[in-house]
Amino acid sequence: MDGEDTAGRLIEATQELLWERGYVGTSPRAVQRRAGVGQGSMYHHFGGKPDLARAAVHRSAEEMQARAEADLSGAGGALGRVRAYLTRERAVLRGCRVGGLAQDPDVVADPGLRAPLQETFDRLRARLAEVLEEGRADGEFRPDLDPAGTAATVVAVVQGGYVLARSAGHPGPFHEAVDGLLRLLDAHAAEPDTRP
Amino acid sequence: MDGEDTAGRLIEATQELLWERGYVGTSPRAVQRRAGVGQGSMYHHFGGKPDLARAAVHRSAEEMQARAEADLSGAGGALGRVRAYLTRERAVLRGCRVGGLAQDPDVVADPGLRAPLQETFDRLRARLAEVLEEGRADGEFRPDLDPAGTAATVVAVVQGGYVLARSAGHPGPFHEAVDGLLRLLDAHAAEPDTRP
DNA sequence: GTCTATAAGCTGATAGAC
DNA sequence: GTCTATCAGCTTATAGAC
Repeated sequence: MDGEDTAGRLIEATQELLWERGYVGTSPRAVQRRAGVGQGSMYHHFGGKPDLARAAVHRSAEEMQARAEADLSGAGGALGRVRAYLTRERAVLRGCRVGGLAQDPDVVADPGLRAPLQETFDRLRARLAEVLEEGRADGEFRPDLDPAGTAATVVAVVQGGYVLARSAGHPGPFHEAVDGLLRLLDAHAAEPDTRP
Repeated sequence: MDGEDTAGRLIEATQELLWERGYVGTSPRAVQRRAGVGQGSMYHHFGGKPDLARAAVHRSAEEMQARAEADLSGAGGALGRVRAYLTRERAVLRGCRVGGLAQDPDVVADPGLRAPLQETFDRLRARLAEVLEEGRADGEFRPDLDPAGTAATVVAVVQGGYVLARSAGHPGPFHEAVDGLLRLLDAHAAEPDTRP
């Protein structure tokens, strides 16, 4: 419960380094330095690098799920909540602290490390599909909307938007991809969009 | 021109390792071993790891652009060609050999390494936008289609699809995301889709 | 719990012989 | 062009004192 305890500081430092440098690029030594914790102390609390990373990835996954849930359970209609999720302020050039790890071969090869990624995106897609299905049932979307497929598309656009933005060196392509998707979704609204 | 020369083998080996392990995870030593080339030989042909990586990333980017251009300049209408690009057979779980590098901090920090990524995605988006604009001009798409935004969305779905598939450990989410996007694009076709 | 050795192996390179 | 030293520093621990 104490955010200032040694194990907690180690996990936080690992979360930051995994976000910045990935799993391969993060050494126990760098974690110790950032956490201000000695070698022996780290190995007392955690079994090693994979063990430490599992704890950090698990926490990052929980935090990401909580943020998404906040957007998707807010006020407004289905499209409004999906729009809230898509247009939430993000540190675009930093990428996704969960999705970014999927690029790492050592992460996808370790079931304990990959599981939080899988769970996060499975739940996010399922929750988005629920919201979209609500919108269809309410007549907000056309009846031919595919909730599950569209949900996967929404999540992919965000993750792919990060890739395009980091490749470009600026956040522009992320926002273009999101705006393009929102226009496609607008066109799927039951009533033709007549905004100026 | 000879694909069996030392420099060529080094570049090929580097392309493979960058795809599998990323930039941070790829050592000159591993490249030498895979290419069957000695230490001194490698440093004779290339200045070091960044130099070698620049050559390899440049070639991978060219190859990716050529494949995309083949799909987008094929036969058929605009939607058909976009569909051909999106549904081309891919080694989904391996990820994109260009986009995957965008996760690496050392790649985005080195202008010579990031440039091929930026160019690849800029050109791909521009070419897709052209195709979509053609489709709109021909009356294949509704007049309110946004070619540039939609192009960014298409590229993002592919890149994000890789992230979701690798996180899940199977290609399913990639195909769900692509199918979801194709349904949204179908709905943007000028004539209502009435297929069974 | 935390500290300081200690260690075998890898990293990214340079130097000079052949 | 290619080869074999050689190198300082990092990686990922383990061992045992405090």
